[in-house]
Amino acid sequence: MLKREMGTKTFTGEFRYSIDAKGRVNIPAKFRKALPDTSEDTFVVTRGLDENIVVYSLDKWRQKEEELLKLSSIKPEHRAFKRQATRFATPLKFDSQGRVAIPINLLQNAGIEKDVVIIGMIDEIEIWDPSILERYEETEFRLDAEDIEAIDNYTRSS
Amino acid sequence: MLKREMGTKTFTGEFRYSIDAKGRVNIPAKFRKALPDTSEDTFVVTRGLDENIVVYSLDKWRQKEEELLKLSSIKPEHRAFKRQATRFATPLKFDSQGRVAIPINLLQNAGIEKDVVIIGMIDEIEIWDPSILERYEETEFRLDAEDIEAIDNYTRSS
DNA sequence: GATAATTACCCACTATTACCCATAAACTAG
DNA sequence: CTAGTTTATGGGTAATAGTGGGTAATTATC
Repeated sequence: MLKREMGTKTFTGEFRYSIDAKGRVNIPAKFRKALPDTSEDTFVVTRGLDENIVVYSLDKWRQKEEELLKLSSIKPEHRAFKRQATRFATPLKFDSQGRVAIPINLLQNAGIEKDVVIIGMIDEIEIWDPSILERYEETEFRLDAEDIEAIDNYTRSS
Repeated sequence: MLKREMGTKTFTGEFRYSIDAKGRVNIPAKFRKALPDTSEDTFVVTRGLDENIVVYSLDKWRQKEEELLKLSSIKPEHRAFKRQATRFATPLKFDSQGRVAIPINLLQNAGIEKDVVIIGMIDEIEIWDPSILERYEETEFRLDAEDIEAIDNYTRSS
């Protein structure tokens, strides 16, 4: 049987799950399959800039580490940046059923209690509390025509 | 049986412990496992540049020693720097339960009494007093959008 | 050199986590 | 439609992590 499951190695789509009594959350099978072998069944979860949790593949995280290691250990603002970036990062290997146990402090920070929405963001994944996501959609996420034009220019220029 | 437990050999995440009656602090199991064999169950603790304690793997410390040896023994400021970096460095082997006894002067300098926050910083570890860390977060560490962008560019360019 | 203080080395208990097996629902292939 | 497979979810059990404390060995003090 040939793996016809080629195609997308990126994370796309939206999924809804709930956290079980032991604090485990399922990672969509689609996303697990999109993980490169070098990521060793491991995702790295951390705080997002919004009220959510961000998930990277282990590969992607290693890349980020490389960058952070270039920072000066003398400059206070560099240390602060590095600290902020690594402090909440936790590598998680998913179990044989495809679940991970997300640290409580991350769940709390994202306001997650039971249900979650998992969103594919191409090279990373976001985990949201459903009602908080809804609130963001109604306010923070609103983009006007100007915003969109600015973004369009940005992607074309670089 | 080969340890296939590869994954991340770096220090990440945040942990909270307290110092027991005998002055011992736990080192997160995750960090102990991340130690290379050549570090012989030993961490080197020393003063941080912030009001905290910094912990290196024995390997990493040896590297730092190499660098310090390159300094001139004639130039006063080189001697001062070398002295400052070495004076408080103490190698500590953790016991069978994974704890180390940190020298009192380091604890005092970091304002640590009972509770500690241990933060993984990729290639080193920081130990903080919880309330001091909090204070730093609110003041010294505050990075505005400009700072962040500057640092981000820094890591990408080099 | 005797005694006190400190440190190193064990052993024990509890909560948490890792690892395994089970089941129901959803999906795929023929 | 049906049988086999995969996915999502639940739960049992063994191993590990974190914590406390006892005692012998070492070091310091007088």
